[in-house]
Amino acid sequence: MLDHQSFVALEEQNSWSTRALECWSTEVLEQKPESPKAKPRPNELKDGTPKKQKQCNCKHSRCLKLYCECFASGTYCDGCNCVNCYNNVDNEAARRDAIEATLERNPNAFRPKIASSPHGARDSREEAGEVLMLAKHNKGCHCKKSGCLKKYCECFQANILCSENCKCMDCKNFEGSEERQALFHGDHANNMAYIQQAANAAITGAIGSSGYASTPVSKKRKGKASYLCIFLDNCLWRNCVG
DNA sequence: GAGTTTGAAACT
DNA sequence: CAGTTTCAAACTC
Ligand SMILES: [Zn+2]
Ligand SMILES: [Zn+2]
Ligand SMILES: [Zn+2]
Ligand SMILES: [Zn+2]
Ligand SMILES: [Zn+2]
Ligand SMILES: [Zn+2]
Repeated sequence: MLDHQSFVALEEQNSWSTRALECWSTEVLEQKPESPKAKPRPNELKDGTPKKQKQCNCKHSRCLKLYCECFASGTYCDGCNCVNCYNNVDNEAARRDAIEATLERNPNAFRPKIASSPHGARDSREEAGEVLMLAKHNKGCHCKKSGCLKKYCECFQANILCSENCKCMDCKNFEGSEERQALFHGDHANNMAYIQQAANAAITGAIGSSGYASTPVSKKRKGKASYLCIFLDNCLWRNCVG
């Protein structure tokens, strides 16, 4: 089982995907028709929130569709690798139109897709488990081939079980699922990514923005991956970057 | 890194 | 609403 130290170590990873699913977009949600000052300021990092913007790689959406994770999360592209990006201050007009159109299709488009667990504060032991059980994907997934045990599945990606909202086929992402259990208790190696993702998702979901003094263990490793493996040097996963 | 798979989002 | 297409990420090798 993961000890507290592992949790702390993982905090830095700060899963973007999970964040995108959960966070309320700041710029977009301003439902008020005309706030006197429509501040054109890019992703303000509200103090405390580490601006670990994961970069998108959009090429054909101009980052003005929900396909773009940046746009979907209500943030401007910043440091992304996108092509023809309009999700920036220089294209504020187009961006606003896109937001409007998106909201017209789905008024909840920029709201969290995951209904947070009713109550935080669990006993330390299985808080990950609790979060995992209680949260629900508002729309549910519609997976057909992933068994909802890969990150293709939004439920799995958010580290939550599939719910009655889901219309997935051959779902294995439910409590008591052997396959799912195998991911966490399996023979080590291959499932490392999932363990790490799950652990991290649980972390960000549980304490992500609730303010938990960060204890950076290490900055960027190998320049890229901001991952920090929970098993550190003892990891058996061949792809582990540390 | 290139190529494939996947399912949400978009479109018809 | 259902079927299809588009899209970018997740995944595989
Ligand atoms: Zn983008
Ligand atoms: Zn972006
Ligand atoms: Zn962009
Ligand atoms: Zn699913
Ligand atoms: Zn699901
Ligand atoms: Zn499922």
